[in-house]
Amino acid sequence: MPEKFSDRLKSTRELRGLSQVELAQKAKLQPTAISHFETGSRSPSFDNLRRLADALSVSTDYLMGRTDEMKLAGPAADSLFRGLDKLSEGDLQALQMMKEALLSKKQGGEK
Amino acid sequence: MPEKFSDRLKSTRELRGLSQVELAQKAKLQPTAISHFETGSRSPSFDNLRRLADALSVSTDYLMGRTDEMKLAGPAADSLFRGLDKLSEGDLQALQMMKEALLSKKQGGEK
DNA sequence: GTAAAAAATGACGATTCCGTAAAGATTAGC
DNA sequence: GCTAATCTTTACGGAATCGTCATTTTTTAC
Repeated sequence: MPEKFSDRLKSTRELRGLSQVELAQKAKLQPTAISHFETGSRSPSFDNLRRLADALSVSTDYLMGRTDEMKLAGPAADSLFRGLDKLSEGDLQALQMMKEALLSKKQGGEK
Repeated sequence: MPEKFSDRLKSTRELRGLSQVELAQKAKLQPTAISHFETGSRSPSFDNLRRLADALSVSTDYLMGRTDEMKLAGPAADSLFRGLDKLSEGDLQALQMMKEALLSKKQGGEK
């Protein structure tokens, strides 16, 4: 279980299936910067920390190692959940089943 | 309801009943720095952001103004949450699309 | 109003991050 | 092997934060 920022950034990026270049594009940063962060040779500025958290849809607290809970956070999570309260019980269950199907597909390989 | 970092820092500090000097002592940084942060003339570095959050016992996400988006009520929504953070970008988009399909089916219109 | 506390402002050298670029090292697939 | 993609490392000038300090403004209490 990673706890340093550099480790959290790398593991989260890989969890999302992104290369450093792809994450850089998504966060509007330089690929070089991503590498510096993941090797620990630099710490992100205020703005860039937010960009990373937004691009990866995680909390800044998780990225910084202040918490072990990796809850989905940020704009992407917000858009995913917006309007959910307007769905019926059955529709929520349908979404739930699809989520679990995607999860099992993801975890089928190892663990 | 404050949303900029400078406002969140000031309101949280006052909520704790601390002066800038007292917060500076608690966070082990300069009173000048606190003032700069609260007036917006500086943004905190990675280390100092963590010190502020620790000293005030709040999340960095709250201090940065990125925590308001994520609230969703209800037990069904809660179980839907679980494990979502382990999904890839593409899977999240798939879920997103399905949710929107269900929503539009339900209410026909949008918004 | 006066005095004290609190906060804001400005400047300084030092340190660090920034984006950009080039080159080297590692990994993965063929 | 070989190639290509991926990641790492280094260097550079520019910009921002750093801690420290002095000064000024604002607020608070008497």
